[in-house]
Amino acid sequence: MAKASRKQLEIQQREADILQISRRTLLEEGYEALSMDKLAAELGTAKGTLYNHFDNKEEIVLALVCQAMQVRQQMFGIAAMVSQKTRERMMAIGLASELYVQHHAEHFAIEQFVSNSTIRGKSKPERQELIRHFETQCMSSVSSIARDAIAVGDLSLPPQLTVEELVFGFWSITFGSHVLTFDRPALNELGINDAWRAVRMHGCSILNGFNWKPLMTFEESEEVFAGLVTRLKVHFSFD
Amino acid sequence: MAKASRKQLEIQQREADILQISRRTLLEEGYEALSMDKLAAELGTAKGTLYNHFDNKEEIVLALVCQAMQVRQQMFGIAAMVSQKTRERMMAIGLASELYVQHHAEHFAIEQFVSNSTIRGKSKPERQELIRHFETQCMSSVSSIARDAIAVGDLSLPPQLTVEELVFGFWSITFGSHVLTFDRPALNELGINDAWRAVRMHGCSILNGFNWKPLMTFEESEEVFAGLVTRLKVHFSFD
DNA sequence: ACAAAAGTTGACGGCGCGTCATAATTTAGA
DNA sequence: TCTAAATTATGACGCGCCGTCAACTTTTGT
Repeated sequence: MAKASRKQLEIQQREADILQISRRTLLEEGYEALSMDKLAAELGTAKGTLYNHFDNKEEIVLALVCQAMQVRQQMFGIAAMVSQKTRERMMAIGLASELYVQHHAEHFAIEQFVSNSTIRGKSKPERQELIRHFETQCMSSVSSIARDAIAVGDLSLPPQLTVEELVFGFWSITFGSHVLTFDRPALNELGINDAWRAVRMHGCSILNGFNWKPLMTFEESEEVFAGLVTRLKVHFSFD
Repeated sequence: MAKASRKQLEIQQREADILQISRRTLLEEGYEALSMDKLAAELGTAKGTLYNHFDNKEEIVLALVCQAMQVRQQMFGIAAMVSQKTRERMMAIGLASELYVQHHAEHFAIEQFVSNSTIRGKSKPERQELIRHFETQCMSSVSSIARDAIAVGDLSLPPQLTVEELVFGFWSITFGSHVLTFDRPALNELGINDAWRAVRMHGCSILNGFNWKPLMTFEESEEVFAGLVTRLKVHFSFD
């Protein structure tokens, strides 16, 4: 029995090692540098053993993507509960995404591989499903807040607009700005000194534009953000 | 002389053929299917000849990216001139981007390879420069409008926000939503029926939020968009 | 103790990129 | 027009990588 679990643990540990080494390689040397031969060598096993754990190279990358998405999803879940007021909860989600990119840059960087159709196309349906699950989960964290807001009377949708379409706008600006910020290091040499703050202000405009109460000026909004940030950091054990 | 130019033209024509075949392959069969051997075979030349035109495979892809970005840049330039009113010009840029994705999907799809660091990393500095040029050009098409708006009195920036940071927000939401719309075909099965309209509404909120005059309701905004769309389509020779 | 099951190994086939010596073609000058 | 130099074209080759598989080793269950 002790021996049985020893082998099990060895295999489990190796899987973790594979992911860890792969993550390090991806982050430090890029996708091209991730080779199954080198990975096996670094792991100290034969290449064939890798294929007992993962069907192909892309599956390893997507396993890492899933880990990353899970971290994001958990942060979203916490952020959605950080306040009673619907507008603050909405802002907290944006903040959570910001903190995710800043404090879990390694996960965010790897998360981007999900857009690579070459990689996504080689994965098992089961993994695809898991990825969709995390995405849906994040999406519904946000749309629940919007639905609560409607129920409470903080928000009423314009005609012909669904909750999901409302959320889509926030998703777009958050996703877009974070990808741009991450990919383009020379952004501040272009007049963009504080992209994070700029996006928060745009978000404030959108919330006001849809008449999400209580309406706020940019200044008031920044104060609320400041309060949320300290509360969230406690929950996320940052700093 | 006639013969000299005949050879020149042959080479020039071949370069166009390489790009054309590569584009078709990328769009129809994906990045994996683009192989130098197959490309040479399809072109009817030896593989070595390809390398007289492009240093490596990635350079071919990035040449296509540049073609795509040029089309976008030209559309932005035209859109920026479609009206006298600064707010309408701003809306026209968003619309141009929308029309670009819809009517030049083949270019938009290929444009996304610019985010692939594997590909971007293998290109010549000169090509990187060209890409940055197109990007800057698009950016400045937009920031010029914002500067005009400030000069005319249609807009006054909040303290601590640069023109570029203002533009960054629009860039983010447009880029983000278009990438999401393009990559996730199942978006409408998720409650998002008209992502385009949703994003236009968000844009309207942002413009209002920054007090960009004349302020508009969503309904008024949609009417203006309708007018702009017909004018732009004429300029772009669509429909 | 021993047989079946589970896990490991690394050589191998196949493919793709980019090179380079060689061959073919074009250009330019007499 | 003829020839030598320059330009362009060719495809076999080296290298590296992925994923497989038959042979081998370890673990499990009886």
